[in-house]
This record gives sequence, C-alpha cells and structure tokens, in this order.
Amino acid sequence: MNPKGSAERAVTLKDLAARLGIHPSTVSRVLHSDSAQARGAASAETALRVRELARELGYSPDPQATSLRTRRTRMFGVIVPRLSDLVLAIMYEGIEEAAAEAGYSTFVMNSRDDPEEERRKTEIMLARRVDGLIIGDAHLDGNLLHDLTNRGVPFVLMNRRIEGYPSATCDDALGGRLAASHLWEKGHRRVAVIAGEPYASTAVDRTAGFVDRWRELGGAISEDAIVWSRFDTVGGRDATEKILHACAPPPTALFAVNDFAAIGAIGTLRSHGLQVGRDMALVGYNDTSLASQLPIPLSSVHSPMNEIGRTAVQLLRRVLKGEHVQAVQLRPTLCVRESSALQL
Amino acid sequence: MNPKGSAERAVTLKDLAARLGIHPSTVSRVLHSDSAQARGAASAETALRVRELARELGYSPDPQATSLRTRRTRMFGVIVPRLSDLVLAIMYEGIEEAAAEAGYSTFVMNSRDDPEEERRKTEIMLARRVDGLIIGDAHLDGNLLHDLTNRGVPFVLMNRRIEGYPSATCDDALGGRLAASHLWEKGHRRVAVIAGEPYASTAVDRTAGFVDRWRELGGAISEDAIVWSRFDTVGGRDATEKILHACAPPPTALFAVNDFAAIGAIGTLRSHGLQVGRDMALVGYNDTSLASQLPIPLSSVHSPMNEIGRTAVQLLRRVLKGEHVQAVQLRPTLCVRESSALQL
DNA sequence: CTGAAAGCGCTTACAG
DNA sequence: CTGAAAGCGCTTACAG
Repeated sequence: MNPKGSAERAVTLKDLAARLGIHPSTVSRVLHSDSAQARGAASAETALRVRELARELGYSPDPQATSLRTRRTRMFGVIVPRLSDLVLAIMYEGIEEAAAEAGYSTFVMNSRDDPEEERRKTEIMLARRVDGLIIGDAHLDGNLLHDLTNRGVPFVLMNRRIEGYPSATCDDALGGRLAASHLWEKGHRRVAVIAGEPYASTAVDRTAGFVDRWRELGGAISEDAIVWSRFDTVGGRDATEKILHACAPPPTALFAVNDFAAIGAIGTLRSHGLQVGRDMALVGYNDTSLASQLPIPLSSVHSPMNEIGRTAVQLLRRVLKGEHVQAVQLRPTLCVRESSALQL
Repeated sequence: MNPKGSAERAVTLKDLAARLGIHPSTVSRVLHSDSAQARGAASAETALRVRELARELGYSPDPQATSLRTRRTRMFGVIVPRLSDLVLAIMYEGIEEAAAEAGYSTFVMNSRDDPEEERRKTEIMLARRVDGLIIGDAHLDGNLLHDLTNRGVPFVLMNRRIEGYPSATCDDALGGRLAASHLWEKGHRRVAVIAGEPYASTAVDRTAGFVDRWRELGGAISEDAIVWSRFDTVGGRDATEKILHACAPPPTALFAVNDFAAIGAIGTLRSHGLQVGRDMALVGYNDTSLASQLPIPLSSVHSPMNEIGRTAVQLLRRVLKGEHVQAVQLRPTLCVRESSALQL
C-alpha cells in the first residue's frame, strides 16, 4: 500500500503498449530480443521507444505470468541439513551468488538431516514448481534420489555425494589423506579419528582417505580408534571421551572430520588436563572462519565451500539443458596451525 | 524428465474436472472450501468425489497460476547481513518454520550489511512479487525503509529495530543491563565494552543498556572503554587490542555485544598471556551454541533467536492484514559460565 | 448446487 | 515489421 493506503499496481506490458499505441505482443518481442538491435522483433525505432518507456516506468515483468506461460519458474530449491551449520551457510552463499548471476532465485529449507523431513521439504519445493533441486543432505542409505530420478525431477547433490548422481563436493578422500600425511610427518604414530556420521559421504570419505593414507605410510590404526559421531561440538566431545577411554596408550593426535567436532574435542581434552597443540595434536576439516580465530588456532583441511555452492548451480543448469553431468570434486588444501605444529 | 526422458506434466483442475465430468470451477470451489462439508460450494457427494480424486492423482495447485489470479504469491523475502552469521541463520530457521506452518515460502538473500546490496536484493525480491519483506539488516542511518514505506511495500524488521517501524528483536537494552548487573555483583569495578557496529540497534542498545545500568549501580565507565567494532572474531580481536592499549589500569571484565567478538577477545587475551575467567571476566551476547561448548565456557546473554524469527513472520502476517503493528521485544536471559564465574 | 465466462500478465506461433 | 489470437492454470463474480 502506498501512502494513500492503496496498493501500487505494477506496470504491465499492456500499459506500455497502450502508452506507445502498439500491440502488447510487439512490446514483448522487443523486450525479449536481448541484443542492442531488436533482431527482427520490431523496427529499430520502435524497439528504442519501447525500451525507453520500459526503463522510465520501471517495468519489470511479472514472473508468475511468465512462469505460467513458459512453464519454467527460474527458481531452484535448496535443501540443507541446517543453515545454522556454518559449512552449509557458506555453500549457500555461493549458491545464492551464482543463481542470482544466472537470473535464478533460490529457496532454502532445513531438513535437520532427517530423511522424513527431507522428503517433506522436497515436496514443498516441487509444489512450488522449482525448476530444479540442489540437495545438500544426501544420505548414503536413502532412496529419495531414486524416486526423484523416476519422477524426472532435475537435481544435483552438493556437499555430500552418492555414486551415480551428479554432485559438487570437496575431494574429501584427498582431504583425509592430506591430514594423515601431515600428522605422520610430524612424527605421530598413534592417532584416532572423530569420524562423523556414517550416512554422510563427507564423513566416510574423509575417514577412508585418512586411514588409507595412514596405512600406505606404514601406520597402524585400529577400529577402536575410529569413532563415529555427530558433526557438532557435542559430537566431538563425546567422541573424544570415548577415544580417551578406549585407547591405551592414548593417541598423540586426533583428526576430526569437522571443525565443530574439533572444537568439542578441545573442550574434552581440556577437562582431562590436556592442552591441544602441546599434549595432543588436532586437525579439523573445512577451515571455517573460526578455525584460525580460536585461542589456539586450529589446523584444518580447507574446503572451497563457496566454490562448491557455485559449482552446484552450474551443474544444475547443465542438467536442465539435458547434458549428462559428472560428479565434480574440488581440491582441498591443508592449513597447518598451532594445534598440530609441534614436531614430535 | 521421467525415465523415458519426457517431463512429467502436473495434474490440473481441468484434468480432475474432465475425469469427473464436471466443470473446473466446481472443482476449484470444492478444493477451496476448507471445512469438512463443502459449504455451498457443491453437494456433499460431489465434494467427496473431487477430494478423493485430487488425493488419488496427487493434485497440487499451480502456485504461479494461483498467484497470477489472486495477486498474492504467498512468498516472503528475507534479507540478512549474512546467513553465515549463526545468529541470523538461527533466526531464519524460526522464520522458515513459522512461514511453512502458515503456508508461505521464503527467499533469503545476503546483503553483506552493505546498504547498496541491501537495496539491490530488495528490488530482486520485489521483482519476484513477494507479499512482504523481513529485513534483518536495518541500518540506523539508512533511508531504504522510508522509501519502502512510500512505495507501500509491506515489511517488518527483525533482529535490529528502528524507531517507528514494526520489528521483532531481543530486548537488547535489557540484555546489556543483565550483563552489567552480573559483572558488578561479581565485584568488578573496571570494565570495557566491545560495542559492535554503531549503525546497528543491537550494538547500540546492548551497549547503552550496559552503560546505563553500570552507572545506576554507581560505576564509572569512560568513553575509551567503549570500543566500536565489527561483529565477528576479527572485530573482537582488534577491539580487545585497543582496550588493552588504551585503558590503564586495564579492566578486569569485558562485555562483548556478540559471542563471535567474544571469541576473538579470548584469542587476543591469550596472546597477551591473560586467561579468560581467571585474569579477565568475559560476557558475550546471543548464547550461540558455541558459547557453552568453548574450552572455557563463555557466559552469554541468551537471546531467543528462533522465537524472534517466528515473531517476525507473525508480525508480517498481521501487517498484511492491514493491522497496525507495534515493535515486539523478546526477553533475554543471562547464562553465567566459567568465563565470568569468579568472585573478585 | 453447478456451469460458463472473464481475466490475471505474459509468450509465441501464425498471419498479413 | 506488426497485429491478433490463443492459452498457460487458476479464481471468482454472475447466472440459472
């Protein structure tokens, strides 16, 4: 409503046409011929007049009407476990940027990593008629993706991958290997892994990469030293507690597949009188902004999160064009900081 | 596209009508009469048949078509400084929940707290024809809100407030007062404030509340002891550095208007050989999940972030109904932890 | 109780 | 080069 209390009606094609004394379809044609000269849409002169008036009146096409006609909404749906997970929030920033650049808008919804909720949110998105879906919470044991494929819904995975589906992720196995090489070089021989949720490829791949590399280097690592856990600080606390109880002698280094789990680990270590970086080396994953800012800066495998989000958008656009799309894995790099700098 | 490569066409009202041998308008009427019996829309028998077939075929109305007709999109636009700020991410979770419950979808966009970007994102949202806006990055010195009001755009503020506009926020002045009372009772007499960005009501109100209460209690606090700063960890680091240089003798307690700034403070204190909770008391704000999980748990003013998001949705819905809406301030509570537990 | 029509704002073949 | 028409999928007065 404007100051007088009545809703401001938007300018339409018809308004423009009436003002110019031409037919709405001509206006539409001009506004669609994107190049400088209206290629066959109208005379150069008409085109100019149309464009000028459109700018003057601030014409912006009604997306609902356009969608109804074209059967495309230029909207993407994005599903993440939770946006309050910094990792997903940053990936979403990449998505938003890339989508906006390509003229798409995005819906995000939280699934709380619950398959039931994921399915419900997916249906809401499809009811909204999004052109495609970016799924950030794929479960290795789920069947949602199979169903979506059968229904012909275009989608790509992000953050987590599943064999056989297009995805934009970090090369998590490589990230795990980087952490293993680093700790080995620092002289550690007894290590443990805070492994994350076994249904997420991020957790599985990072852990597998770490263990593979560790064994390649000649190291030993028992099953007891690999503790699956939640991704958050509480998960890191609990896992560290378990590791300290189960492993005798205790490890000299920990690899946490997530920075937040690593932060939880720091807390538990402290309450056992152990200081990170001095009594126990620690490497996290993602290199979220907090890692470098902690009182004792945390070593972390840097994941190009913004880039992963942007890549997901590019992949989805290619899927929409009917291209067959492969999984893309972006390279991680290791950032060594005080938490694991000491040479044993 | 389905397995055969052709897009799955959604079921329409016309499809239902054809199958039932009745007119589409009758189907529409039935599907709109929400109560058990179709109140005047059709015979009970017809209504039943319509509903059954709709369920069977998984009919879901095309929102673009509906919007075009009703001139409402049932979409809200949400603008936040950044979703990678945990505080805004959690408020957004509240928004998403409340919006979904009311049958609304939400777009979020990041403004990076830049007025230019905020304006651009606002225009994108309006071009999408959202029914209303939730603005989470209001600047005390901006003029966007004035313009939006003149254009008759329905909106509410969230997180930050501005006199004269409807808003859902924490009672930040009260939060500041709680922190002041607590530190005073613990015996502190020299304090400093990491005050945040002066263009944000959160920063201004929390700081003013703290200072007011401190003076009420008979305390003194100089201008040098109030340092404006960014809201993030780097802001907290820099501000703490300034405080340690400017104040002689140094304070015994710090109040940071944001948990992340507080985390930055911990880092700077450590590099000066000061341990939080022992050598310097520290209180943060928001009680984000990290606060209680830090190696030295951080005292923090708890802000009901999810509830603030939900409230913003309720307010906006009332604005849409034409109601005149007041600012709502939700009560904070103080969580005392190790970082400020010591009695001087 | 139900049908028929108009129209929301656009796009897109089809004529001329 | 431009106009006229049809139609995307709905909703909503208006008849009967």
